[in-house]
Amino acid sequence: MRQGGRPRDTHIDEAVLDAVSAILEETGYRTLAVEQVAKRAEVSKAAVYRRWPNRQSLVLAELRRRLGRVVTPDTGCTLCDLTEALNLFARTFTCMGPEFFSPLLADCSADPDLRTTFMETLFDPPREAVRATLSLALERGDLREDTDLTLTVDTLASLVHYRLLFGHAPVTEDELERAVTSLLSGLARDFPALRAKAGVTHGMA
Amino acid sequence: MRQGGRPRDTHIDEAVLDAVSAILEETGYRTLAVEQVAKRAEVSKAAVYRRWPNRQSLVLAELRRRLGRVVTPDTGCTLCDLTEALNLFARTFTCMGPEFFSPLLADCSADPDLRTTFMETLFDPPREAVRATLSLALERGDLREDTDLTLTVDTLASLVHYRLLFGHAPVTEDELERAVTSLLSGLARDFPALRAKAGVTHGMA
Amino acid sequence: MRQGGRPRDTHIDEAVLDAVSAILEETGYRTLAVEQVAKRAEVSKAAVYRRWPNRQSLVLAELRRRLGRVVTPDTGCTLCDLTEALNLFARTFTCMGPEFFSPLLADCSADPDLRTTFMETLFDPPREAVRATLSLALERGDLREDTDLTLTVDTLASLVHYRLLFGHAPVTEDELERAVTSLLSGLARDFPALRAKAGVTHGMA
Amino acid sequence: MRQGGRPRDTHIDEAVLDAVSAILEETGYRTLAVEQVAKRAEVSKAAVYRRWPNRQSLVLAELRRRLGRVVTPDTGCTLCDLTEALNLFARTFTCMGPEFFSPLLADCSADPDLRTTFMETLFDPPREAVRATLSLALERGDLREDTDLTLTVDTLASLVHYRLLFGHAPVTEDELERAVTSLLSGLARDFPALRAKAGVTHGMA
DNA sequence: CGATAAGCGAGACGGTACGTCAAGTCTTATA
DNA sequence: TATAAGACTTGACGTACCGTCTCGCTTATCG
Repeated sequence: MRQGGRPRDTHIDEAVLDAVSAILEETGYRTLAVEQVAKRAEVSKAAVYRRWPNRQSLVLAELRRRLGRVVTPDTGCTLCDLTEALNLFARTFTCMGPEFFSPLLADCSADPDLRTTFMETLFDPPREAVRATLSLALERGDLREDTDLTLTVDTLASLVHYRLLFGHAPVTEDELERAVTSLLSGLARDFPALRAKAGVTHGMA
Repeated sequence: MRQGGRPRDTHIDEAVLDAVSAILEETGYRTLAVEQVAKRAEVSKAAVYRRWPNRQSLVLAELRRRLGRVVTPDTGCTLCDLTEALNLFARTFTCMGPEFFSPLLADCSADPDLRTTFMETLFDPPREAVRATLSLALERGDLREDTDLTLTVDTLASLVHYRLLFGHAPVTEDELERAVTSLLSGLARDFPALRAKAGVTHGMA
Repeated sequence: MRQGGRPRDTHIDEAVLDAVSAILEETGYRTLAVEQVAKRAEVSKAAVYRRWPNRQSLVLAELRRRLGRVVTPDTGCTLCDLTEALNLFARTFTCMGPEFFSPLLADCSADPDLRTTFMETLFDPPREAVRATLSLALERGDLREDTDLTLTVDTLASLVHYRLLFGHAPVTEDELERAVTSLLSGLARDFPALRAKAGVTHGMA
Repeated sequence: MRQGGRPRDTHIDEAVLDAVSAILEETGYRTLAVEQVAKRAEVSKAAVYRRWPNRQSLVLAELRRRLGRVVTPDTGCTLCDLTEALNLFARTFTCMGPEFFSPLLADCSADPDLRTTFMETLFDPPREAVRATLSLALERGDLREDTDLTLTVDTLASLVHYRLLFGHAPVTEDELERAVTSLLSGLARDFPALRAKAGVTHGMA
């Protein structure tokens, strides 16, 4: 009862995830079948199901493996750090395979446990790096004190996700730098004037 | 042989989409099976397949139905217009069911035609409204001339999609207003200083 | 709702039972797998399961097919009729495959419905022929009036089953004739004497 | 290396057969899985397989345990002895669980060794008792000299098996007595007449 | 007494079959 | 020709046993 029994063969874990990886690469998420994974890994179906309860968990595990360590850049230069953080963020999802991310989320949404796992292992970690970078900038006094951190993280992260997901525009370093720049500098030619006008029209403070 | 034979029963189109709608609402995208749709609509499977070639098109049709007319606000107040445009954008996807959007895209991605249809019918129209709002503001001279329209549309649109998709934070009117505000005003306490510093550190222009 | 829909392809019923038959012949009951049956019949597994809910029913159906019409001999000669009836009985099970009979019963025993079907389709019909033959003999006045019909049917039928089942002794025409003869004539050299003795010893009436 | 090592725990043998027994009783032969047996006996699967090589042997062992000593009645009264022998025979299989007997045979049939074991341990012993009883009667001069012993053993034994196996009629003491009686006395009202008639019709000797 | 050899519980392993379900196509009879 | 009904092929699903195989531990007997 302790923890007896034959220990699991760790080569199998690896072989299975390798197979998942290969199939994801070759034919994508939709066609990934547990049976094929097992066959490709030269492993029995039971051995797979003993480790992961369903396809979703399987892909989740593989993507988590790809995620690896997420680092927070800290050079003292806010503009550079943010751009770099965003680049890392983008690279994370590029190398993870953005096209697996969304169907996986969709599949996970039905089952709360799965969804939680998804959020905790794939969604949160890369966001944390961006948030940490912003925190550093805030401490350094480079950002306005009323900055809403969550909103800002979302604004930056969502842009990457959005473009990767829909693929309607590229996610280059240059583009990301422009996005950071424009977010920091603001779009308005004369923001106080805009606000005043809005105040007149709408009673905004 | 133009249109001989029995004409299609238009009640069926409606009934089917209603069934799709109900199932999407109740159990989500993943569990939506054509067989169930047909049964629920009290219609034969063949009648469904005669109208739409597969599940994806079926959901696509239902979401397009929900999309309706997209309007561009134009009050002369940039701050108000943008906030309103974003609210409309959010409402569009809220009522369309944000959780169906991304898995549908994922499913459509395999087939280029389907993907194109997806982009043209569901992705572009609501974006156009935001873009038009921004164009008006630009013409009005309220935005900096070097504003990258596509990047800005993406920044705003992505935020909405992102939050709806992952559900980690709310998409209220208030939140959107703050997002617009911060985008227009900029986050930097002293942007030129940041840029100078970056220039020294990294050789940025 | 009436009875519309595509009618079942009767070739499939045949092909499946043929496949069952072939497999039973070649490798026996235990190895008969629905999947193999389907493959051999060049038919989908679903088509099989649409017709029969499980392996047992499948074999049941095939054996019933083999059973065919059971006839009652009636020549006026009791000795001959009975021998012939028993030969028919034996041939029925020989050609049906006696080795499938008992494991099938075993498999059916768990499920009451299945068991009933088994009894009604495989067990009762051949017995009826023997019983009918005995009835004729009784009417003819060839048998003692106190003959227990059920007991006699069982005595004859069981012998056949027993030998076929355990295979420890042959079931030839000759053997059956001797069995019928000995049953009709009795084994005792002097039955009344035996009975008297038993009465003395044990108080039997 | 003769007999070094830890000796087998004899409680396990018992516990396993008890579990087999219980499962046979409760859900029958088909559902008897070694895994379940082990679990129920609170014993490891390996411990079971160390003792018996497969399910069949397992059940075989349990039934052999139930068989116990088979005795041959010898009171000098043929009618009584035979009835008693048959009662013993019936009781043997009743307490052994008749419904496990035939499917077990079926399962054993694939493997010749297993089949031999089956016949030698379960089939022959109770038959021997009946045969011995008949032999005594024959020596005593109570049976006709041309009595075919094997055929008679089969006739009696098969009746019991048949009824127990198919369960379509009871196997009471009373029924068995009537069977013995009718077998000894014969069914024919006038056997010579029947034979003569058959001789005329069929040329039977 | 310590080495050796086997027994033991736990459970992983490769297989094989199970019975279910959905996708998308096809076939009939009816309207 | 559209329709409802439902059969059809295909192929994945997740489950359950089979009989074998470690693993780390326990328990006898032998040298």
